[in-house]
Amino acid sequence: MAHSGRFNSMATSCKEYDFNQIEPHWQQAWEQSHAFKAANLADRPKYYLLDMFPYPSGAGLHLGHCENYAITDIMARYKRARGFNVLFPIGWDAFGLPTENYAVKTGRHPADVTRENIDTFRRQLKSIGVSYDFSREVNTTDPAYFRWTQWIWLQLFQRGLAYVEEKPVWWCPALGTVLANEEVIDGLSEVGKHPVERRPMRQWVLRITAYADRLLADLEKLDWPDSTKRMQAAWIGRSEGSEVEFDIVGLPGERLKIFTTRVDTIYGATYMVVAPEHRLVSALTTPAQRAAVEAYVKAAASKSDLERTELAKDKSGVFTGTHAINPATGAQIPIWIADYVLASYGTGAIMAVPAHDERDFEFAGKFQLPIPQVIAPADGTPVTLPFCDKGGDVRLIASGDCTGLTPIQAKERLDARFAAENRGRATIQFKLRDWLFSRQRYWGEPFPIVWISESDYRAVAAAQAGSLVLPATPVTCLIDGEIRCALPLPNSALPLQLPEVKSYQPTGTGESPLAAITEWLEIWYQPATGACVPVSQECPGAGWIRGRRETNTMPQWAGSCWYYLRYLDPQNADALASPEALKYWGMPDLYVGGAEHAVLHLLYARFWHKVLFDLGVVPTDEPFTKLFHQGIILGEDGEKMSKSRGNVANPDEVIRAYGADTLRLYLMFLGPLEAMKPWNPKGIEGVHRFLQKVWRECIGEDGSPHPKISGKVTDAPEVDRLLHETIKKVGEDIETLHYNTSISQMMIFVNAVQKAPAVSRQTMLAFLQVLAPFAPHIANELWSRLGGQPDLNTATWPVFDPAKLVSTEIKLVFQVNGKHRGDQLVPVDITQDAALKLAGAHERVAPHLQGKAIKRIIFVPRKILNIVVE
RNA sequence: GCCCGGGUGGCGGAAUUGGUAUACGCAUCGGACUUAAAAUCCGUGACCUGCAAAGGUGUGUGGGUUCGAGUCCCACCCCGGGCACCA
Repeated sequence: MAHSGRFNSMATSCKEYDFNQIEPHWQQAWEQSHAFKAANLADRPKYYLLDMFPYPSGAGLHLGHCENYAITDIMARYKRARGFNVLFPIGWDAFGLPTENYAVKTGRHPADVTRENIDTFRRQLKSIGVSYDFSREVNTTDPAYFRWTQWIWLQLFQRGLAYVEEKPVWWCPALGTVLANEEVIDGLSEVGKHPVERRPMRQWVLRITAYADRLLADLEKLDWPDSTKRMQAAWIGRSEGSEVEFDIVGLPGERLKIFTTRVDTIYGATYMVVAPEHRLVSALTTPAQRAAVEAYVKAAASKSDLERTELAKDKSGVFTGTHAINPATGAQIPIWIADYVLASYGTGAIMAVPAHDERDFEFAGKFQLPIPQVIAPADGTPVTLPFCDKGGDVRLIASGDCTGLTPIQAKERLDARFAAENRGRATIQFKLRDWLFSRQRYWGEPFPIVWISESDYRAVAAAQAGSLVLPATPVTCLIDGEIRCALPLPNSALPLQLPEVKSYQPTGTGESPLAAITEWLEIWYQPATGACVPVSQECPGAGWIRGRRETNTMPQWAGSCWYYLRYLDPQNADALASPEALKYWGMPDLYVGGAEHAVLHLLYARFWHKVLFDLGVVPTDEPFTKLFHQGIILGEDGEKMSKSRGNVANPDEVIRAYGADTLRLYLMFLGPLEAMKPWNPKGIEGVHRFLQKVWRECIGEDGSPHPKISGKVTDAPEVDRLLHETIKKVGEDIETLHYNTSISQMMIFVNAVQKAPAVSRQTMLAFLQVLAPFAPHIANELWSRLGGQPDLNTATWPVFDPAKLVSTEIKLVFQVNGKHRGDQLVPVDITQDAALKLAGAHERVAPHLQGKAIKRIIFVPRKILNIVVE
């Protein structure tokens, strides 16, 4: 708070609690005094607090945002009072589809739309009184920002973590555009409800699977909600098993490789299945079966994922006509094609063990394939098939020389045997797929890549050795039937900016609108400098080569994968952040955002971060060590807020009617922060009344400090004790994110103050400090009017006195046979005998003891005395 | 189907290691102030029996452990979230 000293923090002069006057007044005061500017590299301990990156949509701020930002703002203000140098930044994840779609519709430039949306968002944010350091704002669409997004992407590219592949994407013929997964609902476009289809297109893919093991193992280090860690673990989906290659009858050079987690059941494998997309489908198909196989493969290809998974409960398949040899039994077993085997997992082929797998059992039943049992309970209990044991005490049966072994023993023996035969090994599979990292859109970061011919690439690679890092294996693709190689731009040529375009209309071919901008697209290119001129002009000379820019753009995830690093040093032109800033600030101490990002954003960002760690750019191998998910605010009806339901509460209206302090306080009072909570517009009256009451206790009718507040008063013991309890409870509750109960405690305190005839100024000021993180405007106003020093934003958090919390008397509960029969104030250190005597004399307790023999006495000091009779 | 999270008054919710269930707030009803209203303040506030004092029953359902269970154990029901032919 280096700049806050000079501002004259005068209060307003209103007599009533006029929040419409008070709140803008203080918001302006904080802005002018730069009250929340984080100091770079200060001596104080740092605290880095981060909200999930907002997308500045045209719809503006909703209550969910307010909840999120109130949680972190309260923590930020509290940590500042605790003496931390707090970094509490905000910025804009501003590339993305809604803005582009809006721009297409209105014919306006997405950059203009984005700027307006950000202005609205920022103004709304300020109106709820958040203490962000706005001097560190970042914006993903700013070339000074995405220069580093492109730089990081180049590091991935150069390390061989980015490649190009033809991958199916959603294509909508009616809209003439490619759609994102979330724009496709039940096989129809979200906009216009047109049918969509799968169409293969050239895509950039990031090799996140190379980090699968570390992404899974390092979850253990993170202080995250367990449910989120479990979700990521399930998404990564590590699975230990075996690979086995089966010989194929009539195809001597080929083997069919499968993955199984239960190699011990191989004696029960009576057929095999390959996915319709498997590379050997054609080779395996006999002439007699060809027509049937081709029809099946074609049908499978035209099915959407939805049809193949959720809708396809029935098993389907077709026999190839070819057999494989089960390496355990030597038996010939048929090879089928069926779409219940996924091409994208494992090897795209399985050995089917129908007796011990539900899916295989169903399939075998439908096509009358044998179902021999090879696993049985150790105690010989008969079982019905399919018998899918999950680690019970079982043994192999009818399994040759493995008969009698446990599955674990059998796996070891079979893995070793197949390894010796050079046909198998123990192995690990992941569900995690590589990350499709391109969009056929305009409003995203361009890839800093130029596609050039193979011969040019070889020449550049030779000439630039050392200065331009190329991936170990060139990334290539086919453009107009020719092989092209991906050449990265030199760092000096970053950022690669988006060209100005007249129209954002889709091209109609599925390619990005960038593909239509020939001047930008087709260039003469100088590899050493990254300089270019349109190919319509003459080639500038030697060393210039013909190139074509990449027309895909990056997905919205790109900018949000590393923004938390840019806040540390947002203006740095030489690096994404300086090593000093990275060292001082480190990673966020607390990251707050919705659970809807549990997998994608949080996994992608971890991946990029680990790559940056491996490069030595960042000092830690995990970005977000402590994570908290706020719950969703539901509509009044308990349903998710949505325009179509008409149950949306608008924060602007709430602020107008009650003020930002009331809104903040009420959102926090609603219930546990992590819980889903319905919005109840009636309940807000309660917290508003609380703030009114605070005002009335501090300010008299004429607007000057209330006469009951004085520097000379000695507080009533009750008020004094409650103050210290409140300081203690609120501090603890903020640290543990249990804000709702700290508000209850503050209400209890104010109720006590109200009953006291007089209260000391020191007590009232200490309370205002405790209230300040939650309701900063009214707290600043009252602090200032009561003459609090120094400025409230620089005052240190009040200290509670533990001595004031221990009372000499406590209420001891008397129970007879475990039932509450009475209680009495007693000295804290009362003995059992003395307590028993009191209980015996207690008018409510005594009748229950009358004429009964005491069997047992349980005495818990300071809590209960339980007398067990008869 | 599998994996999580959760069921407490009319409502949102509170309750260290098992130790007074319903704090705080909303709504309700009654009272004070007022010509009246608003605002404010005081009180009421689970169910059954009872004039009362008091007693009994109560934290989704049914069992169990314990002197004592919202809290621990077993079985089940309902709601919410995630994953879903991953071999």
